[in-house]
Amino acid sequence: MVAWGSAYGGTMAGIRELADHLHLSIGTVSRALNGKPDVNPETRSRVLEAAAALGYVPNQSGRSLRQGTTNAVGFMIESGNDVAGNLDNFFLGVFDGVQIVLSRHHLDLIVLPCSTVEDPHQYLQRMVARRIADALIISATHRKEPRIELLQKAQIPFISLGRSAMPDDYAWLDLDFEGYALRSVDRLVAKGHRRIAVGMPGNDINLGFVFHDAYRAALARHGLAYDPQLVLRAASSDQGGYHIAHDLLTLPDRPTALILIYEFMAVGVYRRLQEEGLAPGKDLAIIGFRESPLASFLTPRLSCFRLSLRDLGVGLGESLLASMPAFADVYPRGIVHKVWPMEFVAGGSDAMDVR
Amino acid sequence: MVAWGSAYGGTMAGIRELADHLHLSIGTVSRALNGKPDVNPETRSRVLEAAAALGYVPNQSGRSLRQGTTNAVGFMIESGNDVAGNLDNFFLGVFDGVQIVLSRHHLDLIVLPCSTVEDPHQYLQRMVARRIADALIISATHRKEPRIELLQKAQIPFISLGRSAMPDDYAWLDLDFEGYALRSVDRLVAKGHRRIAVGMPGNDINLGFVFHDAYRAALARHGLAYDPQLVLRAASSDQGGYHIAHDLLTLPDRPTALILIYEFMAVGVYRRLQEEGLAPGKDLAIIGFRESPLASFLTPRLSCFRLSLRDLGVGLGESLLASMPAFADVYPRGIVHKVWPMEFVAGGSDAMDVR
DNA sequence: CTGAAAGCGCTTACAG
DNA sequence: CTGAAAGCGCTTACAG
Repeated sequence: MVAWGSAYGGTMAGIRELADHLHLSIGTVSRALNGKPDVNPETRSRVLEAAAALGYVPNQSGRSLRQGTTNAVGFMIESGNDVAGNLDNFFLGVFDGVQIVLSRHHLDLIVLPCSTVEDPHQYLQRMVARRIADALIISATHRKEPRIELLQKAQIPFISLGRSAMPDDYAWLDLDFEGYALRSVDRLVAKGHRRIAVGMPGNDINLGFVFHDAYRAALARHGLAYDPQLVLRAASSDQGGYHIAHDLLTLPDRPTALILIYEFMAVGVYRRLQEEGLAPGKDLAIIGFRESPLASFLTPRLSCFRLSLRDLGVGLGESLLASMPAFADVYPRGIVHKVWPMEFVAGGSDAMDVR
Repeated sequence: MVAWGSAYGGTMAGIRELADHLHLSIGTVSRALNGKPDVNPETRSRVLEAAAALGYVPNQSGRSLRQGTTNAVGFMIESGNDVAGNLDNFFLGVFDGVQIVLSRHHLDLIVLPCSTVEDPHQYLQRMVARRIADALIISATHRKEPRIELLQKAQIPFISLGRSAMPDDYAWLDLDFEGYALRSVDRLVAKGHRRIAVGMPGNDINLGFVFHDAYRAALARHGLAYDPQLVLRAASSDQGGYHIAHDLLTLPDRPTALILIYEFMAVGVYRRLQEEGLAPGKDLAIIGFRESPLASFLTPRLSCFRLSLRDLGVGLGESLLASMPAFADVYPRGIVHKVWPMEFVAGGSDAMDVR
């Protein structure tokens, strides 16, 4: 294995070389560099200058070992699950927001992709054991989510992008799946729809349950019966959407509206409808989920909900810092539980009126 | 800042505790754990068992400091650039392949997203200085790419996903943009097209130049004149595609074919054509670039080229390891320069014949 | 205000 | 085969 430090061609020195060069002790150099008080201002500026000139940057392993701190935040994503097709630029936008917050405090964001072939819980356990980050963000939370227990036990500050069905004593941020279901049903009912189907994943991802329960509650509010047949389950992909549309078309007393939990599904729904000579927004009202480039290039445009990924990332970053003892005073929010609002964007896909 | 080690509720011990518990020295425990020879088999199994029981995992900072090794590979991506819309699941697929290779050697993949607000070169410099990984993968390479010089100077093993216009003394893997341009032009010419436009980014990303030069060479091979007006530049997004189509429609002696460097652009092209009552594949032949879910849900289907992201990731991982002294014997490939092949997938978008 | 020393958790020559 | 000791590069009480 290559030892970078020594192999760095002399351009990258350790604190020892820096101290020798300045005829100072490494302790003083360290204090000067880290902005500690009790350092002669003149000494400090000499140190800072020399550090810049020599390209000195402290070795993170040395710091980490001594301080028990990595100055990094980890963001675990799953690179190979069901949701993959949907991840698209979702996470890239969120990362950007998180980094805006972290950079204020000289923390780096490290993304930890859990591959298809590895169990998420085991993967996280390994990352925790490696002490790769001071705090963690997890996503794609399931109803029963052992990773939450793992992180609590390990006493690592963390926040979850997504709730679970577990005791609510951890920090989370989640998209407003209730609001999505409620407002979508309201809108469709107002247009006369009585048979409203939903398309959602068949797995244990928590958001499916939140969405389903809110959908059911919304129906009840309008005095509509809940029909299990109208809950169509498939993979969170365009393929899944295709299957959902296929199943929908075979239902007796065919539904006139469909609410999808992933906008990607809409692509397959459109395709299947077109195969039957049916038109989205005319023969079936469709509401997608999140506004993405996708929404605007489907014809008719997909009705969906808008949110700023960057703002979501900022919220996530700030809420995480609030749970870290070292930053809690700067972000005094306590344990954050926040449902992230979204704004409706009307397209033609649910324009039909069946009154 | 929280010290995980001590706060780990006693469940996660250090090597000291493990050694005490076994009445062994930490040296012996370390050797047993690391599979060194000269350890009594019985002792080794006792150590391994106890480690598993106590949930012991070596502190990575301690190891790194001692060994000068992190056992991690960093993959730098840009979370906010022009290409963002196009990144979609591209990188997620590639990560998966890279991890398959790395996991064989107990190396972890750490993704380093460079945010919109940070200069990529400075960002990489910081990551290098932190010694966050033993080797690095960079992407989105420009024609002039200072990051390559930085990594060479720092003597860090690395591979670039994408070439540059710099001296070719570093390892790279790149998609076959020449083959893409050549085969696309060949195909269109065979169908009678004489005015073939290209849509590409206006920035300094290297792939645009490779593509452009190959396009020009392909035209020459067919005795067709190169017309700078047919090189349409715009952002690598659906919006960019829209602008490209718009510009194309205003050209005198309108081109009959268009080759796009990003498949995402096709969405905007389709939209703009439809606005004019023109049909893709009938009034304008279009070839996208990479096959993605997008290709199949455009109507008509987008003609494009297929590649396995996972295989690409595997190739990337193995080529990187070949450049790392510690693994070069396992992957004896030397410095890899590899153009990644792609397979044509015919759609309806370039079906028209103008002979 | 500065220096000398301890120690973070490991691995690895070196003795025995 | 095992133990004792050095040392990786830092930070931080503790003296002075």
